[in-house]
Amino acid sequence: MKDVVSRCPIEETMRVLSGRWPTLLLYYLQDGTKRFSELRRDNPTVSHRILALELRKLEEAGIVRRTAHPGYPLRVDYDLTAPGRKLVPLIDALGAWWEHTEDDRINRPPTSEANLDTAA
Amino acid sequence: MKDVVSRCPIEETMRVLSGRWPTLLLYYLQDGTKRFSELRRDNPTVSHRILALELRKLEEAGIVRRTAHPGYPLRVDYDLTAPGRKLVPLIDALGAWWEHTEDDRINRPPTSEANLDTAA
DNA sequence: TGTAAATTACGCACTATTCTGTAACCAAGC
DNA sequence: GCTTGGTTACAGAATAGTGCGTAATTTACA
Repeated sequence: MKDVVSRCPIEETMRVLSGRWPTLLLYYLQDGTKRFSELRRDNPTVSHRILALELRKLEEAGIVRRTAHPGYPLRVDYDLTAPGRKLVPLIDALGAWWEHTEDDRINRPPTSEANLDTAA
Repeated sequence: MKDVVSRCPIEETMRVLSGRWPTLLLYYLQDGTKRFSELRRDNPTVSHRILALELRKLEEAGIVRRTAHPGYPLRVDYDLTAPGRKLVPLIDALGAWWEHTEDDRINRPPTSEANLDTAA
């Protein structure tokens, strides 16, 4: 999703949240500050390159704050900004929607109306 | 985003909604039934193939219902299922979040705490 | 005491995988 | 031969993973 096709805020939001990692990172950052290596441990299948890129994307979107402490070994903290924290319940609502609509989504009922299925 | 890394419903949801088109299609299907060709006119930059694939994905997720009328020329309608309609306000909330947090997201304030920025 | 090794959070180059677009083709009736 | 909604085949673009390098300090060990 390189560029945007509408000026709509929903598309802007999805440009940031699309993909496997952004919402997972939001989830893990809910309970406070985490270091880069902790986030890698939290989701072991993300590569370090992608984790760095995703975190930078979230930082640029103003959802995550990066705090680098000087000195070696390097030490960098990540936590949610105020907007990021406001975003969490909205994401949770999506998860709840998925769970609560499961039956309806799986056994799509004919919902009245002509339902002639896949045409010949 | 081929496979899933956690069993979490949020990730399942994002697997369906990720990308440029799903939320846009949701948006255009809000106001009722649309035909394939109408959806193409609504967002002219989506390719024929991708529109078909995206609609199929949404259909499989139980968000969109496909109704094919027999006869030629072909005629196929798409509209939202009950779960799909429930999803719309959640998506709108994300758009509202983007707009209402804009200032905070752009001019990230130091929010107290040590903010030593990019370390040496 | 001197030196080798580990540590952390990446950046870079390269490869692998996946996604998206283009074009052609199909069906059947008017 | 045009229509509509799709599928397939191929090509090109974008995204993701791998492995190496790096910085300054601590620790490990002889």
